[in-house]
Amino acid sequence: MASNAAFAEVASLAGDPGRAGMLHALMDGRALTATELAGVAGITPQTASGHLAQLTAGGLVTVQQQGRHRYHRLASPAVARMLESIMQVAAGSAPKRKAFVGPRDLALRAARTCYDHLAGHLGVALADALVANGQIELSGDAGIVTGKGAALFDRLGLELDANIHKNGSGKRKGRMLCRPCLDWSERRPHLAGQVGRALCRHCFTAGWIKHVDGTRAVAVTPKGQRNFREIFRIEGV
Amino acid sequence: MASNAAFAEVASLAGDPGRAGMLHALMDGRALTATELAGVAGITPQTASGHLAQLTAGGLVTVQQQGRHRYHRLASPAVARMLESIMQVAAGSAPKRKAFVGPRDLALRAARTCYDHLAGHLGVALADALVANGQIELSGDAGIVTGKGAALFDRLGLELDANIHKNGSGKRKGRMLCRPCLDWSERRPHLAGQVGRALCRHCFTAGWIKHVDGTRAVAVTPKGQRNFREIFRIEGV
DNA sequence: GAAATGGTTCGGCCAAGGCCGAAGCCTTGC
DNA sequence: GCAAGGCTTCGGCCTTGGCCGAACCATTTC
Repeated sequence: MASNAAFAEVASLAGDPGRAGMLHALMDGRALTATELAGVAGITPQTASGHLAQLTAGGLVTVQQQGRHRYHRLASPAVARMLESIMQVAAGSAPKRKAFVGPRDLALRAARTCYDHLAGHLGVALADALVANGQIELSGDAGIVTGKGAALFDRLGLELDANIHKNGSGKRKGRMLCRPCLDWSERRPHLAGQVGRALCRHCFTAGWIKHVDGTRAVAVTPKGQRNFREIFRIEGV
Repeated sequence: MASNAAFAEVASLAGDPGRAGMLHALMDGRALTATELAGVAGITPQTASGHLAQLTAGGLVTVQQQGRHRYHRLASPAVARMLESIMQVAAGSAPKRKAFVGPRDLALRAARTCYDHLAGHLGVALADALVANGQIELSGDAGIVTGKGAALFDRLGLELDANIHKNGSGKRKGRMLCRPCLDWSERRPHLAGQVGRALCRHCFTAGWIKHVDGTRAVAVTPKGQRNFREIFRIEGV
């Protein structure tokens, strides 16, 4: 089979601890330099450089030169979804040693970005709240935004494209759909897809949440607390 | 990060050519013996045995003893989705050498099973037809079955569960949703999720398609040709 | 019970590849 | 121009892990 070699190549690229750490760090969608990535992966810059060269050659990562820095980011949403799905399988297969979860892990479990949307306890709570308030409906396969939900998103000023792909001949207005994404820490779905992305962006721009240090973890601001409670009826996130 | 090691382990399990070949073969959802898998992966049985032990230990594969045979299958739909997503990235990153595609590749591109649903040219044509006939609507994130579609599936006798997860307190009738899955050979979406699964099953039980030899490739029977034309208005698959 | 067949375990060989120190390249800043 | 900092390339070390031959175990069949 022709595609088999490429498959193994991609998978093995993600299968090295050093590279896995770097990909993990890139999962929040931001662009990082080789040295930063070396730091999070616990390897020297020259080793990281080699790995990054492989990742870019394999099409998982793209680089962008800027001055004397080279910024690396995930090459596409497809790569992010792939990493997501691997994390899901990994989470399912390793329920071992809950022995010690460090503070960083705790922060990540509370709230984090997952490429372009929110995950962790906050992400799941948000999805739950939208379902409970009748603003979205979720099944295991997909989700749909209800009229109430569309109104809410409109009120918040989210830019959502309700267009649906039509076979040939142009587009047509249709229902807004969203993608559920099983959370590896909570084992419950959170919101991904265009709705998840738009919502996440809005939370940042509105100042409801902000990144912790330079990690994927996010913290809810007092303003966010208030708005999550008033708008979504979420308590104590 | 605690989960990082598990991530790398899972990814590297899929990253070996031998194991990748076996996983690839298991993608149609059937259970195969170690020797059969050794054959498709081009390795000796004892090597395959070792690999399979790793795969089961890693939670990607489950075994089922039956007489002197041990049947191996993918451990969960999550694993299948993971493999799917890796294939997608691999297909995107390796547009090299379209040089020579063997006859087996051609058959796979025409029609194949993808864990529990249909893919390849047939799968995409089916999805296109359903969209064109107004029976489903697809966006990049998700899909929805229209009233017309529900009527069709009902007429075909598909067992579909229209229940939607509600937050707490029981379930509620809702819209039937489905998951689009980007086809790695066609680069266009086909139908996955519960709708894709039910449709695929029906095609087999109704005798519209059948497996070629012992591969993932499927062939359309004359009866299938007729029904695809009459019911879905698909010509010449 | 002996032969056959599917499957696994053991041991040793070997290539692939990760790792880092040292050195070199390139851009920026003084 | 010179120094500093980000990054890569090179060379050599060393572990990891895939691979197969051979022997071993288990189930079925005659």
